[in-house]
Amino acid sequence: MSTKSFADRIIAWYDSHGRKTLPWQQNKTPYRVWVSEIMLQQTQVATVIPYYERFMARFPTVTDLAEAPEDEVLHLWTGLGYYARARNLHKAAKEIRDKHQGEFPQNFDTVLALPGIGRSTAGAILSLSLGQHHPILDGNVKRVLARHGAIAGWPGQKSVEEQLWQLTSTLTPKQQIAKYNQAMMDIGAGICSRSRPECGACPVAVDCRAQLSGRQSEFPGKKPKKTIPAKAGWMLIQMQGPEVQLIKRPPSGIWGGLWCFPQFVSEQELRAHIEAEQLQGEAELLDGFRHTFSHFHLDIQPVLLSCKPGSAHQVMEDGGALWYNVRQPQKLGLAAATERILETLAQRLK
DNA sequence: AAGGCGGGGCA
DNA sequence: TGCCCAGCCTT
Repeated sequence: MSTKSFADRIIAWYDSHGRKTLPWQQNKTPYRVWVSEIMLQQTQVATVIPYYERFMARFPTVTDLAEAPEDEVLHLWTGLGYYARARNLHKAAKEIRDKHQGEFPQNFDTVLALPGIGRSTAGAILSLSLGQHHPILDGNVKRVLARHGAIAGWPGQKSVEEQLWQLTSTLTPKQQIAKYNQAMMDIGAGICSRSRPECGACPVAVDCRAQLSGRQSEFPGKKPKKTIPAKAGWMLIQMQGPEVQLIKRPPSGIWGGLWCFPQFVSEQELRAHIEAEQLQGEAELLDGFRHTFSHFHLDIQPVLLSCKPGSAHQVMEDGGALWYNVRQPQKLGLAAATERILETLAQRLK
């Protein structure tokens, strides 16, 4: 048995192996750590880095973010997914500007009350940037603790999650909280990975109950699987020269606030729309593809309606629709599926 | 093709 | 309070 406590081993590991040069680990402020934590919520470090650099270059302070148009915030989020994160980030920035004099709050419950910030993220922001003593429990920490303690069951289950919160609260040290929390996330991401944990390099392997019994793959318990349905999405690409028509989606729901092609559930509905709007032009089926969400597949069938210059249906610039130049892209939020189609169109223009 | 991920919103 | 929702990347 090791003489060092669990936390001491984690901290010692951090000193020799932890990551210290990530962009959000420089000049640590609550604002900078907040943005990184939101980006990292559903996305891995390597993917986040370029997004984070662009975002911070454009919005160096919380006030810069609060003052920005939502389209530009979503533009910088294009491709990251879970766009509610960006909308909440923007909304919270405005709250901080209006209610907290532009200063990121330092009180746990005040931080927790901001949109997009839950218990774990609030703890991460305040511990990593200010050294406040709060436990965290993100997916990485859940995996490390579930294996170390051989905690049975799926963490999405309330009782299992409660046990894990109990564990993280108990194990989190009073001292060196920032190092400890950062190390736990690093270990979960890099060593205690889902499929091939490197137990030989792990500072807690010596008393890890999963490792000692060779049952690493059994923890954490698996989410009960469900087969997800497939839906059809017929997308109308009204194109005139290098421009296509895009419409803004409603503020909530799938691709909320992003600019997309008008979408229909069937070819009949799409044709009825062309008829009703008296759109002129030649229709052509482009290559279809499947886009998968967490709860369903969307089988996308793009339909290109090429209009002669000057003949296309004009749209009012009332904020709900616009013409988007494929060659000179504007700063708008676009879903990955929309970008994929725009790419195809740009290729065809070459 | 399947699995994973932190928090919001609504019954 | 318990379920449903969301979008991309990795395996």
